[in-house]
Amino acid sequence: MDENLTAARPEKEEEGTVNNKEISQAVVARLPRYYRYLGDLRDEGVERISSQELSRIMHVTASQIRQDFNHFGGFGQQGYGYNTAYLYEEIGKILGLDHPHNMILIGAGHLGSALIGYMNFRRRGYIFKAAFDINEALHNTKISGIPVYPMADMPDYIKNNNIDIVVITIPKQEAVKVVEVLNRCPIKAIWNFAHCELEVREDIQVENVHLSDSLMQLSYQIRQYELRHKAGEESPKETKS
Amino acid sequence: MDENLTAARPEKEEEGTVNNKEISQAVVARLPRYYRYLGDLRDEGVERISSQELSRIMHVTASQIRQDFNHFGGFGQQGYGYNTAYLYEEIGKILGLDHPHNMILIGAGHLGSALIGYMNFRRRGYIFKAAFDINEALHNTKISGIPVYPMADMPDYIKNNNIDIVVITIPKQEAVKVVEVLNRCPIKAIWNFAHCELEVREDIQVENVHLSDSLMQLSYQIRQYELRHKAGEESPKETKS
DNA sequence: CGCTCTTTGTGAAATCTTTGACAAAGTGCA
DNA sequence: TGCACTTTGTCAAAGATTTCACAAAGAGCG
Repeated sequence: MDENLTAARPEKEEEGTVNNKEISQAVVARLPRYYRYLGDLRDEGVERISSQELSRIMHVTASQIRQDFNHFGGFGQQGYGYNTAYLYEEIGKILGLDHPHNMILIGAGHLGSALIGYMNFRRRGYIFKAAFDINEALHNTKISGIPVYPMADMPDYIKNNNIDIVVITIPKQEAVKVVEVLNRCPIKAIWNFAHCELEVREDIQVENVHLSDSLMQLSYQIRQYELRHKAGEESPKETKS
Repeated sequence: MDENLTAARPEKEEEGTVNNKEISQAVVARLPRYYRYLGDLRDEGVERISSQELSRIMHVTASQIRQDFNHFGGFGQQGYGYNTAYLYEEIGKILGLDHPHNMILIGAGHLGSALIGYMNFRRRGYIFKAAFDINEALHNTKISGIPVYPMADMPDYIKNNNIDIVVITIPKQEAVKVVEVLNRCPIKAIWNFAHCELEVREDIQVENVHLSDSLMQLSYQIRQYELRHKAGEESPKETKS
């Protein structure tokens, strides 16, 4: 059955370079959402899905779905649609979920502890190996089974444990200093919760999670809604969301 | 002094409807970042800033900065630039930071506790009034000074305490159920950390924080970098970020 | 007070993203 | 096996967003 699926589209394989064209950030940002919905569908036992049906479920256009998937090569079959499980797998691979990622946490405060304890990450192959903190009281204790070490041990730990991703949950002043150290460590990426931008060497990927920014966008939306509906009063133009 | 600033651009005021043209999401998403940098500059005692200088600091084009600010009316002065403190204030107003927002937390787990304890929110006028949880052991205890109540008390609490924003940090199954209740409560917005989309009534704004999505985007970037630099090898075309 | 220099605000061009439309491919019933 | 039907992959148009380029406004020196 696996065989069937791979056999069904062998020509695509030989193109190979499909992954080399620059994919726009907009497309990439949508992939995790597809992945989420496809996972749910698969778990519900849905074997196949058309772009049209998925479009109804996800409230995006079918055209966008097809266009998005095609950036990575054709995963579908005319007259049939997409095989849910196969598509789910493929998107997982694109997102790098086909192999585990070793992570460490910098800053074992509330937020850091919350992330360490969040089992969905582990399930997807994102594995916390250790945490580091300046607070001596925490040293050599464990949080959700993960050991906490002094900050000074971090560079060696990274070297010896094949760490890919560093998760930063400390205040911005310290974050900037830690990043100077990290720039000399063999890591691949930083997941940054500090409320600032980081200057990293060219081969380190950074993804920022700026919670305050998100909250401010929300209160912007509140204000806009109120302006439209109090001041404006010209508004029965439904937003379809 | 306030007077001075408002007096300096009185004509703009009478346009009024400036806020009514639909502002694109892309622009809104950049506002908190401007706000952050302007706050830092103000704190450093920088009194005025030109779009060009800000562009160097923030690594965006000066043109984009001017265009963005102009969506909300002209905050600058030819030959001078922008008054840092004034611009900071104005963007704050646009983002709804000129008045406080009352919030409650649904789900007093690790993540929820982290958010409650995060003082930067309070400083910006986002005030947690109470938390709600199904765990009876937590009822009538306090987390960072905020009381925790049973879920059943939530609707009345919202009615009696003028709650604007509900912060959801519970698993998706429960989140969906809670939202059914919230749809009948007089709230303005939901800040959703549950790993799913929510169906809310038309006047409730929703901002999702999908941490897993963010992490997946990061591992996508890792994979892309590796593809470009191992398989590709055609790559000295620097990305300027 | 006038002149030069800076810098905004803004239309228009360039680029990027999304949507629409349809040929080609393949399904699956009879 | 053939035929009607479904649905993809893709090209082109429409729509958004970003960048460019410059006139007009005002700063601030002398």
